[in-house]
Amino acid sequence: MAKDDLASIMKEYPYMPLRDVVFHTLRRAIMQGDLKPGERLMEIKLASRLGVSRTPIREAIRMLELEGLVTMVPRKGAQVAEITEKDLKDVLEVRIGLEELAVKFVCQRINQEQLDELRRASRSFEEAVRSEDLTRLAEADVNFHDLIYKATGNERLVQLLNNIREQMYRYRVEYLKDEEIRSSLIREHNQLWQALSERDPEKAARITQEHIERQQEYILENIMGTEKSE
Amino acid sequence: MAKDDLASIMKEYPYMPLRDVVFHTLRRAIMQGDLKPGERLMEIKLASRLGVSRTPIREAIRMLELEGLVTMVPRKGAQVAEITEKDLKDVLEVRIGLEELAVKFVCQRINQEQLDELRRASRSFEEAVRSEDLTRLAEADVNFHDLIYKATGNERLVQLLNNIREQMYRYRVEYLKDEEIRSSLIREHNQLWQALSERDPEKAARITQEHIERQQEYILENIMGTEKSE
DNA sequence: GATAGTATAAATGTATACAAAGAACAAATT
DNA sequence: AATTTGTTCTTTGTATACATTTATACTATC
Repeated sequence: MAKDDLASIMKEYPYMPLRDVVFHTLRRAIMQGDLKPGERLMEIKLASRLGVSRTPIREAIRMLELEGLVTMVPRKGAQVAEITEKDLKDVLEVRIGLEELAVKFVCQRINQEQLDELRRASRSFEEAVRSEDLTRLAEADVNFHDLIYKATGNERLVQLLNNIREQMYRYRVEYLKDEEIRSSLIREHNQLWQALSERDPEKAARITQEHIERQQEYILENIMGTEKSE
Repeated sequence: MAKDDLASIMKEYPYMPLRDVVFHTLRRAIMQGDLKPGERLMEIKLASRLGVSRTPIREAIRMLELEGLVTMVPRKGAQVAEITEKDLKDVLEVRIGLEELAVKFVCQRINQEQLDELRRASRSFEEAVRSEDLTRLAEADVNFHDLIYKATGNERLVQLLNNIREQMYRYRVEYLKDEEIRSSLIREHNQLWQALSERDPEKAARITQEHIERQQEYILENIMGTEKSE
């Protein structure tokens, strides 16, 4: 990572304050594992690296702090938050609760147009799986879930779910590399669409719960264990 | 509000960075309505008012921004977030979901010691109601719910619930002034304790839901309507 | 050789200085 | 009289300077 990332973001959003550019850049670096848990975020180094002053760096760190992605040690500065197994478990418990709440609302509120759109999103996810393009796959997955979130009609819920999902990014890339996972994802998306179109909240909740629990198991087995040995 | 608030906070936590002191000060001011929705937060004014430089003010604003308490207008700065009826509805929907999730976990995980402590908290709430001391009353209410949150054993859930509850502060003070409300709160706390000690998640969830819905109705009728006329 | 103390370096916390953009107001022209 | 343009003032966005604290390394002494 270098100035390229920052410059490209600034080109896309020319009026975005530097703090937001830095914020997104650092967040992405943490999500992707370029900045590893426990690593210190030293303001001067980051500032010279990104070609800005300390001020926007500091403001970005304040935002990352509130998102829980970095932890502050008094008079020692910021470091990338460690993720313990307990953390992951806690987050996923909350996530299951919120996702179940979401599908409940969706069953009450979704209209035909939104259902159709969701169906199309599910189809392009299938295509993305066949294309073997991991970036496209991740995007299609995000798109599918975004549509569901929007259909809840609750902006606050959408915000919370997006936040949690972003935190899961730290693992998802690895997760989607697994062949078997990908095909089961197709199945689950279809089942979920089915349940939503039948407006059956119990069924949708069950599918959602299984979906997330499967992710949890996979992450615990395949990723959490190996992380510490790096 | 003046330097007094800030100074007293700094006395209690001498090693807290100014940004956090400012953050808590501003947040409280917003919650209590000293800073009204739509009001601009001008850095220089706040800085001179609180006796600090712009830097900690700006960092505090970044945190308030992420909490949704202030909104940023590009090149115009921060202003206190407006709260619409839809916002309130959305937040409370999420809150009901999270609180129900919380009591579910509590029913699974609470131990006898925690139950006893909760009982004591419920008793001091009753005393606080009799004492007619609104500050004490609010504290006792917070304490009661804090104990419940802790018993979930899920730190992330606690964090989210505390955040939402803090946002409700903007209304709670008014809410607790109502005589009838106070006595029904005692009843609800007792019922909730009963349900938790019986480890009956359905019952606990029902009580919780009614509890919050009653708050919602009250707020919508008595506060939201009058706010705009000020 | 080990330990303690001091000095130096580096990082954060805070304040201030500088630049640029936007708003408000006044003056001039149509 | 209205509109437009120019100037000034305010405010944010960014950079840098200063202060304080902590870590580290080196030296001297036991």
